[in-house]
Amino acid sequence: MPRAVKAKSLQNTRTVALARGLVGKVLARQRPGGRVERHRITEVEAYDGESDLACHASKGRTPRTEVLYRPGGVWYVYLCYGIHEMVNLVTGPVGYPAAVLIRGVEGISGPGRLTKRLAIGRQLNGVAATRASGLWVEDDGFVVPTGALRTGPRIGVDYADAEWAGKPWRFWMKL
DNA sequence: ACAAGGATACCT
DNA sequence: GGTATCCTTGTC
Repeated sequence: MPRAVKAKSLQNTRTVALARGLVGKVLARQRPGGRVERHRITEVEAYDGESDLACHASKGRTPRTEVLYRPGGVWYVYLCYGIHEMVNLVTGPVGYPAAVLIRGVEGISGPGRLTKRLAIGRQLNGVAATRASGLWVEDDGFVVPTGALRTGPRIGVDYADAEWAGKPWRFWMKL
């Protein structure tokens, strides 16, 4: 029986380790009719603190990034390139801006496609990642097979300083 | 290879 | 009030 991942477990500062652990977990989405869809998370990226130049909060607290400073366990959804919504799970204790970008789930690759297919938009920005909100994370006991977990640099962050753009904070599993 | 597309942040 | 930039995608 799958169990929801508790917000409390997202409120520590080990965001990179948290991101790695989210690969293989389940993204659950309640549809308007009440039906629940479950998608296994295959690819994520960690964004960790104001010192991380690829993190939106590297420029400090703004109306957009305010959500990142909240205690872990809420969604951060923003618009990129004017077209695509990106969904992140906020992590860290209150006052520490960090999040995990969900880049892909099984059968859907690409963060923009993912949000489109699951009808995730900015209406979920700042909303708690609980079953009641309609979008949450579950652990169904699945274990990523040994050797299937891959690590590499994050995508689309070349604008950041090479030191940060090169950090191996993208995690995915080879299916 | 590249345009589309709109919010955001940072100027003047 | 103007402009550069952005955690992308589909079509060229």
